[in-house]
Amino acid sequence: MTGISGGGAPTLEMVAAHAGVSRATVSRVVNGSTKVSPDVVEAVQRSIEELNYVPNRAARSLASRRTQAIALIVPESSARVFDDPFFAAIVQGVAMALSPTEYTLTMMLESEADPDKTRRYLLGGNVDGALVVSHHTGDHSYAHLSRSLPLVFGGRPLDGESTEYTVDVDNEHGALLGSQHLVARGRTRPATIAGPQDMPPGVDRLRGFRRAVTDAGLDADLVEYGDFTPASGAEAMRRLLAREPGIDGVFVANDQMAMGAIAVLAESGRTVPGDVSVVGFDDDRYAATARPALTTVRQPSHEMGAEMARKLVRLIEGQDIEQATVLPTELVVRASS
Amino acid sequence: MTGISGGGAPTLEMVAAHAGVSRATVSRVVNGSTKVSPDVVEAVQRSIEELNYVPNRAARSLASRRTQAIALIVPESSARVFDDPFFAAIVQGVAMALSPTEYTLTMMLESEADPDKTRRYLLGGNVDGALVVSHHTGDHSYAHLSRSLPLVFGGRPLDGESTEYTVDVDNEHGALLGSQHLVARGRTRPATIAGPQDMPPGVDRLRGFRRAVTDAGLDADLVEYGDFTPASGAEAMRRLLAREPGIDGVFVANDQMAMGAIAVLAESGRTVPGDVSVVGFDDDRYAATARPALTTVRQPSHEMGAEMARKLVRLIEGQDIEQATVLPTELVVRASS
DNA sequence: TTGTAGGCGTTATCAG
DNA sequence: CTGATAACGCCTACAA
Repeated sequence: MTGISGGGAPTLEMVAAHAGVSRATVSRVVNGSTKVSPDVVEAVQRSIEELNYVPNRAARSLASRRTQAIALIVPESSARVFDDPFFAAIVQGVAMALSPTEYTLTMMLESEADPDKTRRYLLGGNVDGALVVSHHTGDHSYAHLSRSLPLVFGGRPLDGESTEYTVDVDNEHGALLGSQHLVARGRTRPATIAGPQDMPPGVDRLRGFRRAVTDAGLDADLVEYGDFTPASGAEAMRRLLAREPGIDGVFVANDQMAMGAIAVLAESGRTVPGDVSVVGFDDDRYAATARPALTTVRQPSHEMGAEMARKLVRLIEGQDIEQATVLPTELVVRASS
Repeated sequence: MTGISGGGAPTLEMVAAHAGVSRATVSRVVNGSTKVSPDVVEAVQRSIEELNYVPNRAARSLASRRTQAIALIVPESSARVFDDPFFAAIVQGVAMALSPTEYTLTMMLESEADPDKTRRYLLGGNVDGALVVSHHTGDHSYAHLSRSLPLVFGGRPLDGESTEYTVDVDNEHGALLGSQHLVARGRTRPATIAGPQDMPPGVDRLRGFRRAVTDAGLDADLVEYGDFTPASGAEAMRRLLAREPGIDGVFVANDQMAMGAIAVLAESGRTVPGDVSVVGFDDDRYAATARPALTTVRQPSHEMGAEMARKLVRLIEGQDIEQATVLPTELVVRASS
């Protein structure tokens, strides 16, 4: 009980009364305007403290036409988005980058039932901008929205050029590094387990492999596909072995599939890296303790999320930013190669 | 251009004008009031369609004093929250359960820099309720907030009783099942790699192990601790082996540590399950394709998130709900035991 | 069933 | 530097 009212949360008006100034002044103090005399600032702050005042966001955004919120749009279709350590890392990166700012993170799973819901939400002035994680799907169907709303995409679009703001990982170069490493290890019959070809990372990593192998004067014909799950990696490895038992190296488009592949290799009586060298991609949390420890290409997933967030914030605040930023990858050599 | 105004998003007022009714009526239609004549409803809906009207959330919540938003509070301290497949699954469960509702999900990482930020946010009327994932930390320090805000906790508090609403997994019983399975397999020198004892799941799973083993008339002295990461599992296994080379079974408090443990077992020349049976906990996505495939206790992480969300929504809407719900676990027998 | 009018808590525009 | 005074877009008695 403050004596003024017993009700709910204290309002700016109550603070004004308490401090003996106008609402406008309190607002100025709250928003850090410099044009307020020091003593008034202090008095107001004391009142705020005393009343435990917290500005009401709804009122604020109604009046200011800004929400201080950004949305993270994720394709629900792949219901396993969160199973994917890569995606999880992105979310974390975004959240951490936003943590010290005034922006709030709203997660939006695309509703398959009502696919338009997301669009309406974005257009309804609920957020100041949005992050679209299209890394896996390459789906830039939200692109047209960027005329009405600041948007930053994770991953390049599936079909070539775009004028959108994007943050991506250098998948092709990473794959190149990983595959060259196989060659450097003296492998002459390298194969690859590629990702889905309707996802940019799947396409780019396969391209990197092909380039490395053909550049070395070897055949790049041993290609099988998986869907980034351990099980699919195992199956792809079986198909590969059936096609060419003499395989002596395999570049796998992600660590999860690599784990599956290694299991099959062992099952077949082959040793890793004795008979076959294996290189993965991601450097997920299992890679280092796998048996054998997995040689892999590390991608900065966490950093990707953080960079997307930073970029969006700058975009919202009218600063100029480069259109596409590509984050580097790095080869991590361990025991499997 | 509608002819009315060239500006930004259409407002309720514009719809009213377009449809030739009052704002109040449009509001009623938008909010699904039954007391509007069918033809008017239709006319208004047509106008909404035509103008592409989307209600402004800020205005709505300012007027209605509800935000249609709920927060998911996660402890940033464990910066690796998202690395944890269990946690990731929870987030997904929450998001999916909320997807068909009108509620929006706001993710809040607790800021270590400004720990009070979260509290202020919650109290600032920014959300209608909050979910607190304390599964790992057992931290119910937000409990006192439940007087001012509907709150649902994931995981029981570390210290015994609480009057909060919680959703938890039956960790102890799951551990009991997993450990009994070891005994049923004829193992007489079972050990366990437990989780941190400042986390309820760590405590509960260890208790389950102890109960199973002592009930079978065996010694429950072989206990080492890890922090749920693969690396810590490996280390704990080494310590265990150093203490008692004759170990023939090990119940590990989660799959990630189990993977680490299996690697060490193999390294030491032991076969799994020939020499040592291994049982994990979680049934994460690597379990099935691990080598050997991991016998483990499946916990419904995804369902836990979904249940938390459903519970909170019911709480917010004034329906009555049971205080604590405990989700069952299930033993999944595979090759490692 | 429909319309009128006031208010939700802030910000922003102007004077002073 | 400070204070009135409109908006901001919607909801909700209350009246008709």
